[in-house]
This record gives sequence, structure tokens and C-alpha cells, in this order.
Amino acid sequence: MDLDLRKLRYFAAVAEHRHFGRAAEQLYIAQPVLSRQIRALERELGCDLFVRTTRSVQLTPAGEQLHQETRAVFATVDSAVRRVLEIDRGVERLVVAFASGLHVSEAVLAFSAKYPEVEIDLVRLNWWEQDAPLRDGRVDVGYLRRPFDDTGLHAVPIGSERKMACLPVTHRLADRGSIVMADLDGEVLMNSLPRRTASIEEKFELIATGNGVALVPESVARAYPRDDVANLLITDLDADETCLAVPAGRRDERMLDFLDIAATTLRP
Amino acid sequence: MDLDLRKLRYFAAVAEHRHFGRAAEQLYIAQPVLSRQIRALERELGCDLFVRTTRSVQLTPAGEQLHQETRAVFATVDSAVRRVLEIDRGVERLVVAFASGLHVSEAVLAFSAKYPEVEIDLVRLNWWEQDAPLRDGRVDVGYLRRPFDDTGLHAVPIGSERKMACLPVTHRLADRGSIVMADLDGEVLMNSLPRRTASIEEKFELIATGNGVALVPESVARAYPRDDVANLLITDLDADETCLAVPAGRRDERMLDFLDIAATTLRP
DNA sequence: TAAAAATACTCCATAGGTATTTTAT
DNA sequence: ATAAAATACCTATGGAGTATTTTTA
Repeated sequence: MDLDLRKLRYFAAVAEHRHFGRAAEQLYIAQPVLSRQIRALERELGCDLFVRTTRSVQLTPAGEQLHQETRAVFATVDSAVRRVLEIDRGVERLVVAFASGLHVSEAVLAFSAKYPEVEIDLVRLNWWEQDAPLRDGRVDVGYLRRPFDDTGLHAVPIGSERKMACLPVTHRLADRGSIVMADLDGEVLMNSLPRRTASIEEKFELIATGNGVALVPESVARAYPRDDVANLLITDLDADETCLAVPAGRRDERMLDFLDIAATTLRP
Repeated sequence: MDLDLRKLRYFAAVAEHRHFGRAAEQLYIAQPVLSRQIRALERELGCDLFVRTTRSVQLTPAGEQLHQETRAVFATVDSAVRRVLEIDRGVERLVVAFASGLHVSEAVLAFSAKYPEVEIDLVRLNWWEQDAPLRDGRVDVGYLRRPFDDTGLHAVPIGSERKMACLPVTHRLADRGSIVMADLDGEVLMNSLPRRTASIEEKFELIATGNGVALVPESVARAYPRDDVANLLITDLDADETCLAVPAGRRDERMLDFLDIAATTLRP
């Protein structure tokens, strides 16, 4: 059921040496043990990883893929353990997240000047998951854009911004400076597409190639401008509020201080 | 030595239930087994994860951290296994990477239209690691910007772009349209800072807050414009070439076809 | 035929089980 | 007093070892 990281490490050694005997030697185990462990791994995954002959060991396509994935798996596990041990040794860490287009570095720099001993992790939030990381503890402070789900969060309004429509420069409306929603009747709105694009950059690529029109906040339109995409202010949609948010339970000194610093730094 | 994912799963159950008995029940194991496994995990990590009394089980700070990390670890492992099994079932995948500021989606869309059965992964490269992912197999095709290390790669020139200096709008040079390198005498150049900023957005934040001046390619300056940063063309630096690159060994039909499509689509 | 992986077996570390004890509320 | 975690002790799976066989270039 759980992938065995020891077996994965063994696999990585064989994949690199392309030779069971030498890999076993490097791992300080006997060659038959390694053969059996790799067989076991193949059985657990349900697919072959190597094509063996007595003269050569080759990776199958699945094996090649696993070899690539191996790096990411060990990097993730190692960094996870490292952060846990840091916390245990008393290293302090604050995870600050921001929605696309919103800038927090100014506040982070001001905070770092006051608390140089606190490590800061910066995380860019995806538009479809702004509030959950705050609630489940992955993130300590977030600079978000409404709408998001307030429950369990304490949110401080910082500013507001209007929505813009992004469409290809070749579009009939591209020359207009601003529009009303009715002008978009009949357009494919990407906001309502079921498929989640991986990143905002990817979304703009799709707009530029004529796959649809997107409604995005001003700051996003301004943060990722392109020659091949036109941005039009929509005059009949309400402005979205931008907020700093923290989990409602958090009341520690440092967190409140970050909010103070960030609120004064970020408010226009 | 290797973190045991079974123990990590046990840990996650206890962290969520905050109760060894109920966690054991959910895991279909006996409670004493769970107690011992968690103790073993704590011993292996070298730090306490829970504060236990007979009436309550609380996470230590290190435990809280591990609980957060747990999600990422399982997500990484699960997706790794999923991709390996996909490859084994014959699903084809092409990993396309691009340097900051370069756009590949147009080529990807054209390619996808011809090969709808091929899954495409898009990866944004970091400026300090453009070529390595191609050489070590993490990436199949890259849209890179020189300079990068050619060895082991086959690179096709696509275009070229000049360098721009990015500095705060408050800077004495900010009103100049273009400059020569000598104008920057005495400035802190961020390109040579030892610390690697996590992302290009972060770098711009640092420029805006007056921490230094950066030299970036035109496309990067254009892709991330900001009110608080001025971009000046540097007239006495050679233009950087942009290239499509693949591992030198790869000669398969699909890869060559991607190169063809991408070269015609991307060349200005 | 020779190099290298696979198989056969043995041993023991440890995951998991049951019964019981300890502890804090 | 009692709920819940820890401890004691047992079983058995499977990881690791050595000796040997099988395979194919």
C-alpha cells in the first residue's frame, strides 16, 4: 500500500548503475537481496521497471519515469524532515501566501527587518484555493482577493479592485477601453470552464490563442500584460476587496505584528 | 535512514484524531502497535511529535509542522506512482519547459491538436537551472535563453532579445529610455547576489523596494511590468539568443515533430 | 564459457497481536 | 474510578545473508 522509500532508494541505485551487482555494492547489501527487493517493488507497483539480461540492465519506459520521479520524492521528503527538525530546534517560520497579482514582498521585507530570526516562506495561491490553505494550517498569513470563504478566518480589508475582461487583440471588442457585461453575451467565459488551468500564465496563453475570454481582477491584468491580449475594464461589476487574512485562532504577538506591518505597508 | 511512509500515515491518523485508540481503529491495527510505531517515528526523527496525557493528545510544534508536510509528501508520492502507471499503460507524456518570459502555449496547442493523446506537462524553469533538467531527463523539450550549457543538448535558435536594466522608478536613471553599462557603475547588481531568489516575481519585489538593480532579458521585463520599476534598454550589451533545446540523444518522431511545430510557431 | 541475475535456504529484526499495567484526570 | 496510553510478551512476515543455479551474449 505505502511505497517503501528504502526500495525506492534501491531502485534509484540500480537505475543509475544499470547493474545489480555494483548497485548492491554501493548500497552495502548483497546482490540477491537487491534483486529480490526490486522484484518486490515491481510486484507492488504492478509493472516492470527493468529489462534484464545477463549482459545488460535497461530501464523500461515506466522505469525511466520512476527514475525521474525519484528525485522529487526524495527532495520532498528530505525538505519536510528538515523543516520539522528546524521547528524542533526552535527556528521560527512564517508562511506568507498571496493571490496572483498581489504583492507582499514589501511587507515581508519590513517584517524581516524587525524579526531577522524568522524564516519566511512565500507561497503563490491558486485562484481556486485561496482560503483552504489558511484554514488547514499550510499558510499563516494570506493576502487574498474576495470572494473567499471567511469561516474560521480573520480578514482585514486592504483595498479593492475592479474586474477586467481579457480577450485576444484580434477580438471585435479589443479597441474599446471599457465594456459592460452585456457586451460579452455569446462569448466563452473561461472562468466557468470545468478544467482548472495550471497557472494564470497558462490561462493567458489560452486567451491569446482564442480559446475564450476571462474576467480577472485589475491587478492580475496589469501584472501579466501581453501584446496579444487586450484588457477592458468592466464598468457594471462591483469591485473586489483585497484582504489580509489569518486563521481566527492565531493570536500570537508575531502574527499580530505581521498584520500591523503588512496593513500599513500594503494599504494604498 | 529512510522515512517510513507507513509510520507517516499512522502519524497523520493520530494527528487528525488526536487519539491513539480511535486512530488505530481507523487504521485497522491494535492501539499498542500504533503507540509503538509513533514512538519509533519520534526516535527516528529525534524529536517529540505529541504531548500525551491519558486525557488528551496534543501535537508539539514539530508535530504540527510534520502534519502539514505530510500532505505534500503523500501528494508527491501518489502523483509519482500515478504517472509511472500511466506510462506503463501507454499514456504518452511530453514535458515542455520554458524560461521566465518565454511563451510556449501556442506551440503546445498546435502540437496537442495533432497529437491529442499526448499529455503535456508545462514547467517553468528557474534562471539558474535552465539546461540541467533537459540533460537529466526531467524535461523533454525546453524553450531557453542563452547563455546555457550546450553539452548533451541539441539547440535550435528561435530569436534573440536585448538586455534591460530594472531599477526603482525613484532612481536617478529612471527617466532615461536607454543606458550603457557604464551608467550602472556603483549600483548593486542583483544578478551577482549569492542568494538565489525563489522566483522572478520576488526579484522584482526586491528591485522595487530598492535592494538593487537587475539585468534581465527584454521579454522578462515586458512580461512582468510594474508601476514601481523602470526598465531601460542597455545599448552596449549583446543580444541573447533564445533557443529550443532537446537532449542530443532524442530522435523520436514525435519529438522532431514538436520541434518542427514549435520552431514555425514561435519564430517571430 | 563467463559474467551476472535469479533461486534456495537460513536467520533475525520488527510489525502486529493479546493481555496487562501505569497514569492523569 | 476510569479512560487511555504504555509495557510485556508472543507470533510471523519479510529483509538480509551465503551458497548455488540459471541464463545469454
